[in-house]
Amino acid sequence: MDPVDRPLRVDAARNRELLITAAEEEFSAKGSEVSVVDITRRAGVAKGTFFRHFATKDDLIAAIVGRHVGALIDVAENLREATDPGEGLLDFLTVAAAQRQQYDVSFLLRAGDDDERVVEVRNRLYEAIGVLVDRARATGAVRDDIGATDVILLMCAPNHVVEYLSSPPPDLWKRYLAIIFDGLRPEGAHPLPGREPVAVQ
Amino acid sequence: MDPVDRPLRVDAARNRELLITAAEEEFSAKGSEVSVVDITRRAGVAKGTFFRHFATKDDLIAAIVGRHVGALIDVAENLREATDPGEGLLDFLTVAAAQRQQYDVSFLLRAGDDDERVVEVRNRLYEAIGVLVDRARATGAVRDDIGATDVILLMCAPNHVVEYLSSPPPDLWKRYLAIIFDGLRPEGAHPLPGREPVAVQ
Amino acid sequence: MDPVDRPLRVDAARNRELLITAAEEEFSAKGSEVSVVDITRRAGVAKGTFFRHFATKDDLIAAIVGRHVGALIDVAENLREATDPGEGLLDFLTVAAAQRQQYDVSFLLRAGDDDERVVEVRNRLYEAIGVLVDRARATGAVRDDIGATDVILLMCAPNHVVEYLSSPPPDLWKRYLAIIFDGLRPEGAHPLPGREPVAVQ
Amino acid sequence: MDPVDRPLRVDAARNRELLITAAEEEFSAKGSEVSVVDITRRAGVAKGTFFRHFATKDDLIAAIVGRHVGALIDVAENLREATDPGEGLLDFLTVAAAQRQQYDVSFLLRAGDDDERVVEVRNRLYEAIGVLVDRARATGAVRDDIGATDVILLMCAPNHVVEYLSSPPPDLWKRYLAIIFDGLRPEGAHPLPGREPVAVQ
DNA sequence: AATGAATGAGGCTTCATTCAT
DNA sequence: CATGAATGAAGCCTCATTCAT
Repeated sequence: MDPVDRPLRVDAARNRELLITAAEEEFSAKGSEVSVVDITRRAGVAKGTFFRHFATKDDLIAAIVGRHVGALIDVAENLREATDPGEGLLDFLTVAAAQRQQYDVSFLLRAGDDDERVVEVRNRLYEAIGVLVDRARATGAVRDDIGATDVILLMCAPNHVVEYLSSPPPDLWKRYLAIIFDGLRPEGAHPLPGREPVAVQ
Repeated sequence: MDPVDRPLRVDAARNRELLITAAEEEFSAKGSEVSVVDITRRAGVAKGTFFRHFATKDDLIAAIVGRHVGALIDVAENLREATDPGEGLLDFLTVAAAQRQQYDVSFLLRAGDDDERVVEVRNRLYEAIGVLVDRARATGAVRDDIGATDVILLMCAPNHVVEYLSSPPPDLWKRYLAIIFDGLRPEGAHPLPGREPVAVQ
Repeated sequence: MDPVDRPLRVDAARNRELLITAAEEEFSAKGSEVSVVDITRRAGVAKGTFFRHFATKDDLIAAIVGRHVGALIDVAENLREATDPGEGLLDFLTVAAAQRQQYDVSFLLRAGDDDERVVEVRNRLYEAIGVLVDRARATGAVRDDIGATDVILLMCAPNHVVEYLSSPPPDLWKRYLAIIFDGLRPEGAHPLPGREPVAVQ
Repeated sequence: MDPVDRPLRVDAARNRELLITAAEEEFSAKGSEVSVVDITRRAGVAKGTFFRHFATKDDLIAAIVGRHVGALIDVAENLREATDPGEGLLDFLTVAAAQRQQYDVSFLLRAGDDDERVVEVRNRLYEAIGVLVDRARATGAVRDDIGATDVILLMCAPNHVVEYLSSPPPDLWKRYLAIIFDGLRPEGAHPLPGREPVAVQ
């Protein structure tokens, strides 16, 4: 009578979807100063419904982060076998930035550090990126003094950087991704100070 | 008897300093979600004292931004005549990042968009950076498809990037500044998409 | 499913009533220096509840004024056809004073000058009073050098006047209404200086 | 060495005067919502000075009330021997209203109920008015069912009444004083309900 | 299960009053 | 004595969260 994992919830998992989407839109439009009501209003549901789906506002954020990271994992895993590993890594970074440009929730990335599921999915992403970086480095597409963690940290910079403009052209991030990626190439590389940090978080 | 501009107030400008410092520390530690009480508690003064010194929380932020930007202007202007313009630009970016590493208030840079004094001082900074970039480009130290605005936007990235780590090694930003600066060099530069955006703000 | 104007909210319009009543009592007891907490405490609800019902303290005041003025309009309109117009006007003033004696919020009348609905309802009251005054003057029940605005201004005096006593007998206002109304009669009238002011507000 | 009552304070009783005047002007201009800084700013002294002269904001108010009441006493006593007692009473009411029109502090009248000196001076005023009323009634200038307390209560009405207009013509109060005084005359007087209340406060 | 009303902690700001200079 | 900085209670309002309907 009490289905082990979770019963198929009626069609009302639809609300969960509505809420997440609404939240992404709101965060993307207004930055971090978004209230629960803002979200429910956009989702067209009542406040109570919000808390039926997410025990906490932070839980919603964790869900968003989880979903975004999940999407990135898919991208990274699909590029694992790319014929040109350098191209593959660049593709990954491009898709990653494009995705985050749509709904800018990068400022949320540091959130959810204490959510177990977020941590887990994040680790899986880091592994997947590690594969891409290793292959790219092996073929000489990127300099050999950088590692997966470096790429992970730099990954959000293109989106972040354009936010200093009040209304940035929608594709501006491509410009800064190009510059940063050029910095990752072996040509004209100057030796790096310090060493690659260990893992994220 | 009626000092023209404003007399130097007693030694109780000490409190102003305490408040600014406390605010920098708090912002640096907790990000933008810092309350006035947080600040006064750390400064060790009463709430009312805060508002004697800053009519508004936003005024405090404007003061902090103004002071930081001011410091950057000094740095940039001192490097205007650097014998090696490429080195001069890199020095500027290094000092800028080092300064901001102490108290990271870069996210405040977007604040104060409506504070006249902040806007003015910001413009002066942008001009000063423009000089450095132009000279560096003229000597071939940086690629010729980038401009001052590009540099301005990328300037905060090294600091920002390391913040994804919960306790980053104190000098890690140098690593990412090096990578990004390598991306600005002409060697191995791939053509950039789009065009340099117009001014900031 | 989507009630056009606004559905009658549950029985929790009871709280709205509680709040308005509490506010009237507080204002009546303490004058204009009444805080939101004072009101909620008397109403027995939490602070948040106040703001669920009234976006602003001023909104509450507008609601109170609106309701009182509305009640006065009803009275005035019911007396429009009074067989004895002089009696009708006196009745109006009597009912008006009696009503305000219960909760003296006359000082609130100046409030809400910027609330559109208050202004509108106030204008309707003034028109209704105008009718009563015109009829009374036509029959010689009141002197012919006074007008509606005069009556409107004098209307609150009986209540106001008794407030200089710390605990006035409950019917004392009747005494001063009588005196003032005698002053409005043609018998023994001395010519008035100045002219009737134009409209209120 | 410690002069019995109070030594002649240097020329610095001047500040006391400055403060009272400034306060009257501020109250008159802005109503009851006047802060201590508002007053000191207009007086051109520092906040500390305020509290050297008045232990409390309420003390200042008591002082203002006391001074105004004192002025009224003078007027009343000067009219005690008026040849035409009816004219005398009307003169008193006229001067009283004119005086309060200059600095409208009538709303302060209820203040100072607990200040001993205010109470005392107020009682003296009431006695003086009593004399005027008694004489006027004796000569038939005013109806014989009213007394001093009635007049005292009605005294402020002309000023108060015009305040419902946002910017009343400066002499409008004369109009309402005329009406009210007509109500006090014997001609056309209708019997009054209730009885004259006992003393004020 | 959905709704939206109620709650109360917490945020910014004002202001009377005290106190060091 | 005067000054003006410091204090902290209190005011209005927001918002995440709980709960009755």
